[in-house]
Parts: sequence; structure tokens; C-alpha cells
Amino acid sequence: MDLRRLRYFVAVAEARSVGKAAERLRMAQPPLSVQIRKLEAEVGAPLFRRGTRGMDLTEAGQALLVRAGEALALAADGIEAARAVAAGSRGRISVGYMFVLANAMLPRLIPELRRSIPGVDLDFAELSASTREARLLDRSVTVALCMPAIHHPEIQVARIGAQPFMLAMPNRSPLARLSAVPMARLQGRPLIALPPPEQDPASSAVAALLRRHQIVMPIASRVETVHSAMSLVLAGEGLAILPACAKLGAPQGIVFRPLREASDSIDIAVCWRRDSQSPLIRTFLKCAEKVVARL
Amino acid sequence: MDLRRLRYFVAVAEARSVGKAAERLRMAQPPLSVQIRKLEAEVGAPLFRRGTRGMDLTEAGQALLVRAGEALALAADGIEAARAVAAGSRGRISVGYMFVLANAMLPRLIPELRRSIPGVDLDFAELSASTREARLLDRSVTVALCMPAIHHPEIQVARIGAQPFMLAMPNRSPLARLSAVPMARLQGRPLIALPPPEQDPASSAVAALLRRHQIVMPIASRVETVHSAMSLVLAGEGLAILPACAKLGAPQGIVFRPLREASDSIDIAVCWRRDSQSPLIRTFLKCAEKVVARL
DNA sequence: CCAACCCATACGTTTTCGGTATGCCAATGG
DNA sequence: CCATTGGCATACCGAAAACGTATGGGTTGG
Repeated sequence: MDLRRLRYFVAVAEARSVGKAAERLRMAQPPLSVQIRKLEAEVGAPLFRRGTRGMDLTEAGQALLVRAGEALALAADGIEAARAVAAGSRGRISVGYMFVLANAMLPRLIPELRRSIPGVDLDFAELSASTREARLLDRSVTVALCMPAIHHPEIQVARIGAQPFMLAMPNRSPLARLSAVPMARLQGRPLIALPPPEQDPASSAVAALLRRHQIVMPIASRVETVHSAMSLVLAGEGLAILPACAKLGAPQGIVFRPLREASDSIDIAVCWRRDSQSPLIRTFLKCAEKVVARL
Repeated sequence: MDLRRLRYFVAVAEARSVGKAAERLRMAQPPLSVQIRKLEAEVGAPLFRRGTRGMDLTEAGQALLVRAGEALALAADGIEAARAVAAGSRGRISVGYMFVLANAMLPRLIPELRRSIPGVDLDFAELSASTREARLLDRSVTVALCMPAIHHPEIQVARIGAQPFMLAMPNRSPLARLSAVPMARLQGRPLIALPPPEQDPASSAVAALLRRHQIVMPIASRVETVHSAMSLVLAGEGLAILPACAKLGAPQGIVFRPLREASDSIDIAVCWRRDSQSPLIRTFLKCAEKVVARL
């Protein structure tokens, strides 16, 4: 059962003549005649009534014609769809992002993506750092928005921006009256910390910052998300050192202040599998860079 | 775009390995590998990720796989459907019948057909004699139930039975008291006739019957259908000479009596195009014969 | 470091396809 | 009644595609 045969069959059925169909198919009449007879042999029944003025479908031929036409269309659509997916004009891109970046990036990123790649399904999932890495590796997400980047031999990283660390505190805190907080003022104050470095690399950047300035902050609580951290800060449980963009999702009553002697920042990066050959990743990267530039 | 390629592609995608797929396809591995690469060249993008432990679909490959599977199924279903239609286990049979036979045959014929050819669509249409012939010739009906048969070089006829002519009259008619009516008693009485012989060959049989017995019956009315004829008979407009089976659709108040000296009858026949090769016709014929035998 | 596994390439053989020439049949027209 | 025309079928040949065998190369696992 060959698709070429079916194509020839459809052509002959539509032209109601072998000769006319051969002309339209840019081939000679005899080989076309042969192919039709081979198809009939394969089916085991005549598909055409041969008249003196051309060919006419039998009932069996009519039954075949419908399916053959659909099969041809499906096959053509299939390779077209594959091409479109390969070219990035169709398909799906699944994005794993981290919680802090949701408020800062998604409201601008999603419309930007819809404009750039209108035929593509978007799929966003808020994932922890370790889950993002795992899902990138098993390909269940296409790209990850990370802060900081994932380091892994299979994973490619593009740095698209950085966020300075800022101190988050309740607005009734005495430190809130300063326009920038000297590092020394943090000494001994309770810290609301994120998961330890082995689970969340962002924490190691904070730890490094404090270590460099020889500041010790007792850990009042460890929380999973920046959102929880800010809630505890608001409750007066302690201070948090967070990327500046966390401000965008902060509740009323939290203020952010820069740290005077520290110019430390944390990278925002797009990460994907090295062997992902989807052209959508390039486009995604462009969009993400554009959004971060206006942060 | 070849269906064989798509079949190979689906096999490799399902086996996730060229070697396994080749084994299942009963062929060697290298040619299969070549075909897959040719398909990829045709699409213009890789469809598989080659790993060290087999092959894995890319996104483009996944997009193709869905359509390719459907296309294969449709093509296979198409030739299967064509075979089924040719074998008579599927398809459509369109039956043109004449009005008088409706009550006599259809209630038994339709269930009989449904039992014999369950996968076949039935399509019944009540048609005049000339329309039946025309629709047989242009193939818009497959078979016709006729009384009497259609005579035409393109049309094949099978006689499946006969109906004696009977006299239809109101039950208050004096003739109704006889168990059989002598031909002579018809002389001069008004006749309710069907369309003239050139339109309906049944009329010529009636005319011949009367001529042979030298009876003259003035034509009170010409009507299109047996049903109308019986209405007029009931109204006392005249008598009608009808096939015995018309009794089955007769209204209350009409009686049928045999004609004593006349053993004339009219053939019931199944007619179809000589070049209709549908095996359904044979089955239909069998069913119709069985029904007529029990009339 | 060797063996096993799996895909890719190379080459010769076979099958299949397409083109040209031609035959057959029916309908048409003088 | 014969010639012509139009349309499909058959025969044969050259070309293209596919298949099988042999082999290479890369990675994994012992």
C-alpha cells in the first residue's frame, strides 16, 4: 500500500480519465495505467469502470477515494507540521520559572512571547531550583528561568541580567529610615533565610556576601519561597536579603533598601538542554532579554 | 512523501530503536536507517535524537508521528473498505420500488435485507416506472422492484414471481357477491385506469386482457397510483383491475375478486444495470425471491 | 582495554518505476 | 462501410530506488 498509488488513484478519480490525470501529474499515460491496475490488484476488486469515454469510479472506488484523500491530506499535513515545529512557527514551549521572577517577568514576558511566536503553545510552571534542573534534563520543560544559573554539563546557560541584593524589612523598622543600610548594621540581627545552598544556589550568594563582610546573622527561620520570607519579615521575625525584583511581589508594609558597601548581585539566566535544537529557545531568549532590560 | 517511509518512521518511533524496528519489519537494519534519514532530509529537520541506547523522537518527530499514524490507519482502512464494498459486506444499496409493492413486500423485505447484509446502508425510494428506469441507468438506484419488468438493453431482469389480476370494487357492488367475476360482466362498466402504457407498462397488460376477451370498459379516470385508484373505486367512480397484492394496501370497503376466465398475471421482477458488479444485487435478489414466495 | 551494542556508510544486487512504441476497442463521421 | 479518432492496456527497455551484506565508528559496561 503505497502513498504514491493513492495519489495517482485520486488524480485519476478526479480527472475521470487516465490520460488527463497523467497530464496533470506530468507523466506519461501508460505507467499511470499500470499503477492503477496494480492498486486494483492489491485491493482485489476493480476501482473503476472503464468506459469508452474515460474512467468512472465503482462503489468500491468511491469508498476508497474518501479515505485516500484524507490519508494524503494527513500525510502532507504531518510533514508540514514537523517542518513548522522544527522552524519554530508551531509547537510547544514549556517554561520552568522560579517564584521570585513571577511578578517581575511573567506579566511582560507572556505577551511578548505571544507576539513573537503566535502559533506556539506556552506552558508555565513554577518550580524549585532542583526540580527545574531535573525537568530540564528529562525534557519535561524546554527552558528554565533561573536566579542564579543552573550549572550542569548537559545544560546551556545564557545570562540575561542581574539583580542587586537588597535588604527587606518592615517599614516600622528603624533601618527603614536610611536610604542605604551599612553592612555593619546587620550584625547579629535575625535573618529569614531561603533553603540551604545545596537546595537553592541563591542562598550561597547571600552566605558569601555576609561572610565577605564578616557579618553573622542568626537564622530565625528557613522558608521555601520568597513570598514566605516576606511574610515573616512583615511579621517582625527578622530581615531578608533578597534580589531587588522581589519588591514587585512584596506585600504592603515591606520596604527594600540597598546595602551600602555591597554591590553584590545575582544573575538572572535562561537555561536549556544543550541538545535541544528547538529554534523556539532562541526566540524565548530574545524575549526574556528584552523583558529583563526593562526591569 | 511515501507511505512506506511513514510506516518505517512509525515503527522506529514505537520501537525507539532502528534495530528493533527492523526486526519487527522483517528487514535488515541498514536500509531502515537509510529510509529514516531520507525522511528527515525530506522534512528538512531531524525527527530523532540519536542516543547511545537507541533513538528518541524530537518535537518535530512527535508532531509527525501523530499524523503519520492516522494517515496509515486511514489508508489501510480505505483499502479495507474498498474490499468490503466489493465483497458486499459493506456499502449502500439503493432500491427503487413501485407503489403497489410497498405494502406487499417492504415490511418483509427490509428486515430480511438487514439480516442478510447487516453492514450495508439501505435506501428505498418509491418511483414511477419511467423514473425507475432512468435512475437505474444513471446509477442513482442500484436495483428496482418492478411489475412488470423493465425492458432495456442495459438492464438485466430477474423474474421473481407473478401476481394474478383481480377486480377491485366497493363491497356494496352487486359483483362483490360473486366468488369470481366472469369477464362478460365487465362489459361497459367504467374503469379506473393507471397511466397509459407508454408511461406504465402495467396498463398495457390490462389493456391486452380486456382486448383478448373483447371487453370494452370506458375509462372513468386515469390516476397516478394504485392508492388513488382504490380511493376512486371506493367512491363508486368505477372498477379497477389490479394485481392481487394491491389488496394488502386496500382501504376498508374495497373487495377483490378473481376474474373467472382470465388467468392473466403480471410479473414481479428485480431489475439492475448489466454492468453493476455489486455482489449486493445477488443477495438482494435472494431476499426478494424469499419474500415473494411467501406472498 | 576489550567486548557488546547500536547506528551510519559503502557497495553490489534486485525490484520497481517511468518512458516510448504499439495494440485493441469503441464511437464517430464521411 | 471503412477510416479516423480518442482512450486505455500491453510490451519492452533504461533509470532510479530499495534491500541485503559487510564494515566502520562511537559509547557503555565489565
